[in-house]
Amino acid sequence: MSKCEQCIIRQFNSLKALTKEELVRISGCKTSRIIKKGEVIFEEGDTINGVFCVKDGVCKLSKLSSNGRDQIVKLVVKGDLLGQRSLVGEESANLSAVALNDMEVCFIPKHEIMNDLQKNTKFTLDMLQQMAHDLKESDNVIVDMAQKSVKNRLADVFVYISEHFGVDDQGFLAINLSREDYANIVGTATESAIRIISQFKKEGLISTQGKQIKIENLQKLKRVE
Amino acid sequence: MSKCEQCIIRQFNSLKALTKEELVRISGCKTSRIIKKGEVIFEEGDTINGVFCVKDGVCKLSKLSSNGRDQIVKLVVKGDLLGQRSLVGEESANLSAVALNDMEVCFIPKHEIMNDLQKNTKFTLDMLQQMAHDLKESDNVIVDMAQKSVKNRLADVFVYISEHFGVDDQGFLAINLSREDYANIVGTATESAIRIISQFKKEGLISTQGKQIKIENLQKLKRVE
DNA sequence: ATCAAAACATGACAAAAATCATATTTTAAA
DNA sequence: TTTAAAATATGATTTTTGTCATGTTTTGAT
Repeated sequence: MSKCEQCIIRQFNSLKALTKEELVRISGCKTSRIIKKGEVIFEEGDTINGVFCVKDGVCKLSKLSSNGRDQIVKLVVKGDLLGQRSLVGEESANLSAVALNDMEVCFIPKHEIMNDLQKNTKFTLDMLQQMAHDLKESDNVIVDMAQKSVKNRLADVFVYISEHFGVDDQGFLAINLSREDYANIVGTATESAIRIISQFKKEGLISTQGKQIKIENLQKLKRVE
Repeated sequence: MSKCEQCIIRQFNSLKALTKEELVRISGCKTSRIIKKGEVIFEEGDTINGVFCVKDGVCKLSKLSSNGRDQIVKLVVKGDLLGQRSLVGEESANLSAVALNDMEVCFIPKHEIMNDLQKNTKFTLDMLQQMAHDLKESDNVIVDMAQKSVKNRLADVFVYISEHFGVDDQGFLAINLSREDYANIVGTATESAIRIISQFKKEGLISTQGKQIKIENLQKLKRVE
């Protein structure tokens, strides 16, 4: 099994603040795992007892609303940590995590990393920084959800995905979400999302091939209201 | 000026994790301030350089959306810290803070408290815990914003306020928000908020006197969809 | 390759919410 | 206390979004 202290992924998250010795120790107790597309990593209410370090792939974090619909709150990508909140406090998971494509993750048990959280201030401060950033992002999402139209939000999602995940060799968005996933990100009915996608196609903002989406006019997409 | 080490307010926030010595030092450099209703504490984009400890009163944290409307993201109350995020990272404020009634706050300069953040792990962990909690709350707000109707969200706000701020001796909600504030919390047009308030009155869920609101049927209010 | 299930697409209609107009009431300043 | 401004209220209308129905395409298992 590969070793944490040699893993370049940790450069992208708070684990970079750990010392070599700490990494060696964690390396010894972590478990690596392949997760297939569509597989559930954990569910709302589960007790997680550790963090996942995402080595490859993407997953969605979502929560079931009282109206029976799933709301996707965040996309977690290669380099991110998953389930940090399980480290602070004893609460169970507030969100469900489901793989959007094949993933490779490492799981680090809580009891191993809690030591570092209590002794390595650099690590704790880095986590604090990360959470502060996430909190800011969340606040911005709240504002967008409350104030922007569904059409605007969906356009934003396409822009966001193209900028954060890039495109494949044919120019299609590098991750493929279902129309239902798109609807669950912007918080609308699946039919509404499909309808807006059709409209965007007619207006030349995007094109599609099957479920794949290609951005044809990024500037116009950014100006959708 | 009153002393932090004797102030009971700190029991409600992360400052409780500081030692007596740290508190004495902070007490020596903090400034106390009275803020009048409607006064701006800081604005989006401001550099804050410290945290406010709210000794009394309530303020709203809001952000101006691209459509020109203000979205209230959070209500900050007695006992809360305000502007924690300024402590981690150098970013300017993401939200504006405006007093909803007369307030009393203490301001602790960043450079004074940063020491503690780097040396007192208990304090840092407590802040981490607080942020983790805020993050969870934010995620829940996102879900509600995306999935619940305006009517449902407004009903939730009345329930939330009655449960977090209580009522005065005549039974009216203890904090008085304008109809516009209510609209800016749930993310709707002011007219829509007013219309729903009228409807709630007709249905006997609430009653009003001027801008004051009294909850008449909490159970029904909780069942609004 | 075949076939059923899932995902995508679109029309018709209903419901929710925004917008614009216009009173009325309340509040705060002169 | 008067009075103008701000906040509240409500009607009429339009726009946005959701729901239900139904057909088509795509996908994945056999």
